[in-house]
Amino acid sequence: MGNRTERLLAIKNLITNNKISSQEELLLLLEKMGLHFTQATLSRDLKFLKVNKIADPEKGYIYELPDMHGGINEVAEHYAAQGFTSIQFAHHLGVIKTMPGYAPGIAALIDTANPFEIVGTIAGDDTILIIPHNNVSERDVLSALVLIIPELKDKLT
Amino acid sequence: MGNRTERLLAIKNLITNNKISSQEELLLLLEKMGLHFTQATLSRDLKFLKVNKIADPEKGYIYELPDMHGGINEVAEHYAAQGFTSIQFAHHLGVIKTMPGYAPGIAALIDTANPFEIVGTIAGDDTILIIPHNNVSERDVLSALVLIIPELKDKLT
DNA sequence: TTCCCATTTGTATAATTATTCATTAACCAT
DNA sequence: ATGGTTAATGAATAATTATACAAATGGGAA
Repeated sequence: MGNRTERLLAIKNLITNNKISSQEELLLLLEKMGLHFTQATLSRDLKFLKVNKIADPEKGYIYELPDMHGGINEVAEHYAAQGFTSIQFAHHLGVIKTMPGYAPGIAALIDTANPFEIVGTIAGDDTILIIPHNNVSERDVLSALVLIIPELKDKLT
Repeated sequence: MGNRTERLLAIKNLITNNKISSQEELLLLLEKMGLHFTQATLSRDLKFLKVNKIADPEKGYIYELPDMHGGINEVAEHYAAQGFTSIQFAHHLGVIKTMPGYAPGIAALIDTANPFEIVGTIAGDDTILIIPHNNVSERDVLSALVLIIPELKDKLT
């Protein structure tokens, strides 16, 4: 259902952009966005998205998406952004063009992040085929890519 | 107290080497090792160590230490192991010798891992000063380093 | 059109974890 | 030796999360 996909995306965005310390708090934020469902459903969604609950000095605990930490990954992300040339969609599939030799590395980065929007990727030398999940729009895929490689934001406008 | 440090190290090692899905399960494993304390204390320890609880297809949920994922970090860890030459202790401080130019990168890797055994590091070009936490032995520091850079295990024997 | 199956979701509650409050112990200064 | 402070821990329970069970919905096949 489109509803579920919409909900999952909203959850990812809220967790990315806010420090949230409980499912109750997250439910309230989602309701403000017009999304209504129960704590049980949210618990299943967080499990599906493999969200972490981690200690935070400011709020006690906060939720985090997998691989949100900077550090070493920032190097890989920069490399990916450098090699990325363009993305287009055909028949709902995404086709990323890269500079020669960059495709495998960028595909590996996407695979490591394991976003629910993307079922899988196939990489050549300078091309990556992106296979979106059911009910996931082109815009959703682009959002997911920006979460993985923030520097792409400028290139996808 | 020595007890607390011992307990924290045991917790880290158990989580690193086992798939553990609840604090009750972890408590039982610790009791088998001769360490006895309550769930309340364990909860505080997991918070202190910033342990994640993450979804796992096999066990429902498992605990994970920060930065346990492979992927990109394995490259950095290999780089670090390659450049590491030796470690010695003086006045409880650890002094790591590296190949020229490697020290800053290795120190950054240690800092990113943020192990509770180590208060901080100071890196030159081919030397890293390791400042251990109170009540942390030289052996504890070596254990922490092996958790961060597993390939060091052979070099520290 | 009907039936079957799979998936999703809610309700209720079981399971699990986090924290308040109190106690104890260690350390340091006097 | 004593008193004060800080930290650690346990008991109890509050808070939070996960799931069993049932119901509803949608899709596909006959």
